[in-house]
Amino acid sequence: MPAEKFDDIYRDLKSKVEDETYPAGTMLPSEAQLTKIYRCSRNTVRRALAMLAERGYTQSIHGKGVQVIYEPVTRATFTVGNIESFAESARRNGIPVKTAILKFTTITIDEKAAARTGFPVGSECFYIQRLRRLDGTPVILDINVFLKSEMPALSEEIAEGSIYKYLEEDLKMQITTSNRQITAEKATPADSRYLELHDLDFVAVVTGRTYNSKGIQFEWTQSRHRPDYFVFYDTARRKPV
Amino acid sequence: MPAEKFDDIYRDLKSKVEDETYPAGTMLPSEAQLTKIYRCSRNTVRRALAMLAERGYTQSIHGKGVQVIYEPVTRATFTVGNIESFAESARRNGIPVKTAILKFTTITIDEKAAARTGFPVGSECFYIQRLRRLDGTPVILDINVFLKSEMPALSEEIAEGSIYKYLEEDLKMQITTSNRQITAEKATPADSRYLELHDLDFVAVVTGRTYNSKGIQFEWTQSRHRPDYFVFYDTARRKPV
DNA sequence: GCCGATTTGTCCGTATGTATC
DNA sequence: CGATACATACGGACAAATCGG
Repeated sequence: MPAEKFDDIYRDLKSKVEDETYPAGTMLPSEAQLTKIYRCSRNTVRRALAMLAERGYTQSIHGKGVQVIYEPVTRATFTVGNIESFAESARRNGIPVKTAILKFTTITIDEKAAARTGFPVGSECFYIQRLRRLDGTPVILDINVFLKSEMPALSEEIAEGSIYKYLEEDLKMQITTSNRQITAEKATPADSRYLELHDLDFVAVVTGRTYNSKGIQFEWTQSRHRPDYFVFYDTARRKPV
Repeated sequence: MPAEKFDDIYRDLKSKVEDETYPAGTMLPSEAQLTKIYRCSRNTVRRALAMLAERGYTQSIHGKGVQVIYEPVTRATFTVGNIESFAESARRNGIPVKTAILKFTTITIDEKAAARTGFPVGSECFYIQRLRRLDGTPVILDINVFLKSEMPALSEEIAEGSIYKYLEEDLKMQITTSNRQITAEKATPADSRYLELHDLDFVAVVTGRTYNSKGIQFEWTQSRHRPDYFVFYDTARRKPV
């Protein structure tokens, strides 16, 4: 990866917003100034600014400038936002993580499963259930269905760590898009037992399909979260419907 | 609105994906072909394609083409995805909607409220609680705090309909960015009573701040949803961290 | 209220790199 | 290897919004 210019600029500006070099409420330097700072064309600056705005860090105001609207997050919780695996997110937060495998089998997709997961009928898949613990506390019950043809050698040992890391680093698979749904659901007996819900009887559920750079949907996943450890962040912009 | 080119192209492609003129799994015409179809530059086509990908309709595959990955949604639920007011969303789904005002007062922001809502200490605000019914069923308990200086004439009559419609059409305010958090929480007594939760005892909560085109945060809002009527859709892309 | 400077928004044409087939 | 397709980057032109004088 050669490190693209727009991405460097984006990351630099993002860090300067996060560490409050550019505090919330203030204006970033103008596009013209930024082209001088980063020695690049205005289009490249604009691309970095578009990414900041997309992710809720800034807001461009026509004729005025680019305003910082980012507010640092205070809650000490496990956040879901980008496509980020559990292991990655935990490491980023500096929290020790442990994964227990509850089930590891192969299945063949029937019609009902096809409608649910998006895999074609007859596909051979791995079916994996895992319990993720954060600093000892069980927080997510993970159900993954992976398309076997994309990763024939997946094993329990790999599943104990980060499957995403295996796919990207060892198989050189490039993970790109993910469509997800978030719902709140009544806890199942399995939820209660594994997540140690006690008096709580509901979970936050993230269900999604993931695609790789070949355009193949290789994963269907459902993560059932302990509600007291779940926050999902989102930024929306109104104009382009 | 002059109808920008990239937006026209985006909407046209989006509708052709939704009505399966370009079915899921197939490739869109190449960028070069699209420049001929829409008689515009490649940059403009690429901007429309970037919007499609951002919203989960397509995925670009380097050296191959742009693949359609959109799957039409079948579930008949109330969806949250863009900045869309309750009234707008309901109308879009063709469902009759009724709003009851539970509380309508003005408050002055103290330190505690400032930390929570993001408004400066001392701001004069409207505090509104509303119960939204979909086809007779209570589905959302809405709490809004609006900055009074941005909408001095807001009234109960307006709040019974769509406040967003009032802000945009009458006050010509342009609503742009919104940062939101989604959590699942134990139901409060008020939740249970108003949302008629019966045996359910939890709600899906969407909390957020909304900004207008002047860069002013004019709203803090919390929507407490009946879980059986709540789905949140999201698309994430991995590459740009 | 108007004018001019500044700033963001839209669009174009072109060049070069890189992945796929 | 060549043709095709997407990715990055540059520079320029004009429009539209904001703000100060």
